Amino acid sequence: MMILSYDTIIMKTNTTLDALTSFYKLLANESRLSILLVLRDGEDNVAGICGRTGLSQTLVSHQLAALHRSNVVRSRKDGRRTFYALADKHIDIIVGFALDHLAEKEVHHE
Amino acid sequence: MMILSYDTIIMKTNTTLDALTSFYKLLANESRLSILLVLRDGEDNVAGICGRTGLSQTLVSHQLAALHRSNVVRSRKDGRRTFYALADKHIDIIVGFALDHLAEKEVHHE
DNA sequence: GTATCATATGACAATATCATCATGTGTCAA
DNA sequence: TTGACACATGATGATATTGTCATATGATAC
Repeated sequence: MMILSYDTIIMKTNTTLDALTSFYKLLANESRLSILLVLRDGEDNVAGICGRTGLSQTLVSHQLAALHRSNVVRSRKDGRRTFYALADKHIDIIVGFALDHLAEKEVHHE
Repeated sequence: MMILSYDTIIMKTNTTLDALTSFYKLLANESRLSILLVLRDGEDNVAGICGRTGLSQTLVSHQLAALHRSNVVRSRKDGRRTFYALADKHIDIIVGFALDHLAEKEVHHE
């Protein structure tokens, strides 16, 4: 991983900071994160995701739409069902890394 | 990195999802992210951070306080100055990884 | 066709988050 | 010991986000 300085990051695209913020905003919600964690175990359809997360159908659809708009998940239609999956391995790794980070904190602090 | 299933994650501590959400919420703000990106280049005091980010002193103090409460940054007093730094290498890596993720998206999509 | 299933979407009230203003606290210099 | 400097903090209005309700769409079964 190349380490760019803050100035470089900001100069380069001029929208990177904004994009990064938007990306994290997507992860910064219990419902969406719940959905993403479920999808880490593999593709699933809306009803399945509802079942596993305990969230309402409407909410799941709304949040999946948000995640899809930002290319965090991809969708595939099969008859009247829609199957969703993580868009790429990165998402998986990013979430996994944060989980590790928290697990370690748990050990180090209180 | 160990990959835990959603059910395991939720069962285990019952607060992990919450902790993960809180963690991402901290990153999901342009001002805070701006500060964290500056701190990736190394320790700095409040005035320095204000200068490099262009944010007001009050805002920077508020956001640093939030980041500090959650152990994302650590602080060190020197006279009437307070120096802040990333709490650990994890934060650095997590932010770096997300940046890489976005950079790759840029290439793949439009 | 029509009923039903699976999902999507618009509108909205409740709540949360943001950035600012005004001001407080602690430190150093004269 | 007074004033300026560096930073912290409480309160507040503006704005954004959240989850829900009602309803729409599209596919399958009958």
